[in-house]
Amino acid sequence: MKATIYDVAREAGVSIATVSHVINGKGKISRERREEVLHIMQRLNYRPNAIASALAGKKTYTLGLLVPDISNPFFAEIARSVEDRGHQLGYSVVICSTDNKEDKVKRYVSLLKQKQVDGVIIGTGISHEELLASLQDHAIAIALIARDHPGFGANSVRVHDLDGGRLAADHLMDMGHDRLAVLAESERVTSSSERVSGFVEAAAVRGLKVPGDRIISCEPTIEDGYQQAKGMLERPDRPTALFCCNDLLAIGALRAVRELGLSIPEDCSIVSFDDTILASVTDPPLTVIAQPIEQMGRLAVDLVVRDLSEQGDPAARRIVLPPELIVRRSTGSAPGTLTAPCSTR
Amino acid sequence: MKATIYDVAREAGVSIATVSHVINGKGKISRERREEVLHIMQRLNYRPNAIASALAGKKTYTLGLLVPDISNPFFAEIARSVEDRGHQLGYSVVICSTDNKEDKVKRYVSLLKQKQVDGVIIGTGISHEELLASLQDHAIAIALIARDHPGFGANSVRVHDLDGGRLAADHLMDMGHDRLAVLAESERVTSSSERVSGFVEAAAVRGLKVPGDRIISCEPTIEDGYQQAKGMLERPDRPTALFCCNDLLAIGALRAVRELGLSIPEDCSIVSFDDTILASVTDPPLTVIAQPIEQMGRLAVDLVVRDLSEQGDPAARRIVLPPELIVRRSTGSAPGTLTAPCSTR
DNA sequence: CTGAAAGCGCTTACAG
DNA sequence: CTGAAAGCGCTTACAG
Repeated sequence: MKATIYDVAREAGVSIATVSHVINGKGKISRERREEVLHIMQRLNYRPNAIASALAGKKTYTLGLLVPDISNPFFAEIARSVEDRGHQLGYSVVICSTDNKEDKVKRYVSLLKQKQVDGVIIGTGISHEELLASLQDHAIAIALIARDHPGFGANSVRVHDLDGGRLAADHLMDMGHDRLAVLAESERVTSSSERVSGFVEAAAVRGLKVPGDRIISCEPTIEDGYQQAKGMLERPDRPTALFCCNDLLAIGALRAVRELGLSIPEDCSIVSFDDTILASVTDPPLTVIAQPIEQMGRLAVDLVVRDLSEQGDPAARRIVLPPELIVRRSTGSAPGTLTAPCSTR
Repeated sequence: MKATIYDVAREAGVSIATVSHVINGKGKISRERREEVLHIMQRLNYRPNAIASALAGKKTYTLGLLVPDISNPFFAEIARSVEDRGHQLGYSVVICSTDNKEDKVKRYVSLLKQKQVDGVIIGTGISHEELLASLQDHAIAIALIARDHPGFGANSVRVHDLDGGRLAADHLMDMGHDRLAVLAESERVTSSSERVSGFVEAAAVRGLKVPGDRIISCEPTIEDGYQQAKGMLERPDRPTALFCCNDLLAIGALRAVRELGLSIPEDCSIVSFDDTILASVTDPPLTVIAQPIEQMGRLAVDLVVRDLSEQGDPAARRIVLPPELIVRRSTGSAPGTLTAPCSTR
């Protein structure tokens, strides 16, 4: 049978309060007593029951991670960094794939409350602020990751999407492209619409216009990226460069370009966004605006844990990280341009 | 403040035992009382505290998922199916990425015990049976996934690796290949060595020998797949077909073939194993021996939950699922062969 | 420095 | 059909 605090107390000839104190390093315990107790704990292979200690007033040391889909490489990579940082700090993480469905989000949130998680990291769309607020009411710390909810006082960590869009446009224009098109996600996804804005704005700065009908909303899947890219490329006056708001769309686009018998980047350049493992595995590997995924996961955990340690609710922090352009082989000079090919890294 | 069972009992004018009974559908409660209580619970927005009920003797409804790395697409996909099935059945899942490191495995196992998870699904290498046994001692149900530990009485779900290797070899030989080579994982990974055995055996059946020096052990990374494939292809009398024991290795091999200026499948065919999203995203997409990932995750959860519901420990079940050959475009007739190209699906 | 006691929010025999 | 009471394994004032 598993040893309890009573067993340890009895063997050591002390009260359970004393054992508890040595476990938690609280109160003053004489050195000999402490060593004695520690020794017994070891002998009995005693591990405090986390359930009991949570009920008695300590934390559960569990975090929820809400994402659309853990099997999507972007979120899988986020999960890994959240898990690692959490584990370092003593927290376990429970995965919750919501498919961005309102009802799944609700079910998971309700479950996380019942399980009394200490905090939740949210990478999925949450349309109703009430949900977020209900978490906070339960004294559950939250941090949004790769999302933001402007106007709502919550921690968040994201990349500077606007700058990301700008980087993409500048890179393409530097290589002589002037017929640009964009594969975006739904306009409701703010990160995506920011990327598009940055892209359009940077183009405008150089006197280039990206017509509204060259900015397409897609489902964030390879299949829809393929379909929409195909439609786009079959138009007369087809674009020479495509900016795709995530790796899945870019892969779809890659396929479409190929299927039309065009080559990349000679006939059409593609810039992607995210830089998951997928981006480096395609042929050609994708030039991409990279999100600092590892860092984002780590910081999101840190924000949550900070809220847990400080008393009162500290003001929410919003962290915005710079995106990085990584040039691989899916972009090159515009057809008919003399620009030297960009060096790869 | 969050409502407790006491609040509900007071409002309803009954004892907490009665409230507990209606929550759990136990005992006989008159219909009116039940409805009254249910109504109050709703009005107070009452949700039972899962921590308390776990401590009082119920389950924690939490499962641990031990994998080498959640950001590896194979395990991310496994995680998704485990999560979905778990959620359906009322369980949450905690992720544990071990990097196959003995000490990380130990830490996580110890943590899962402290948190009193009901079961754990193990997709990571466990060298010491004691660890497994210690889990079972704590009345924690276990199921191995995509692994097996022959001789140890544990549930397991895996694909028929031997048959998978055979399928790969037959497919290649059907297309006229006779200079075969293999990129394997470490020999300690039984799933990989089974795949190799099946491959070698099927070749032998048709009088073909796969020399030992054409079976290379690799780290399961793209990089090492690349390195080893390159070495292999630079040998005189280079193979016309490569069997890679997972998608990562196959991607590395793809890269190596390309870099040597050879084309796929004209100069060299590649058969991969697993069929994660990566396999369909490369160019050309990979012909692969697919594991039924979704099914494996689901069944692993079912095995664990079955152990939890039955009393006594039911005999361990070992489920072996058939692999499936999915022909894509990384395989074709051997150079100089007249065999018609295989139809794709 | 140490311990007795109350309490966390439930479940489950048991008695009536 | 319903309730009083004990107990799950801890933590934390509080008293000494």
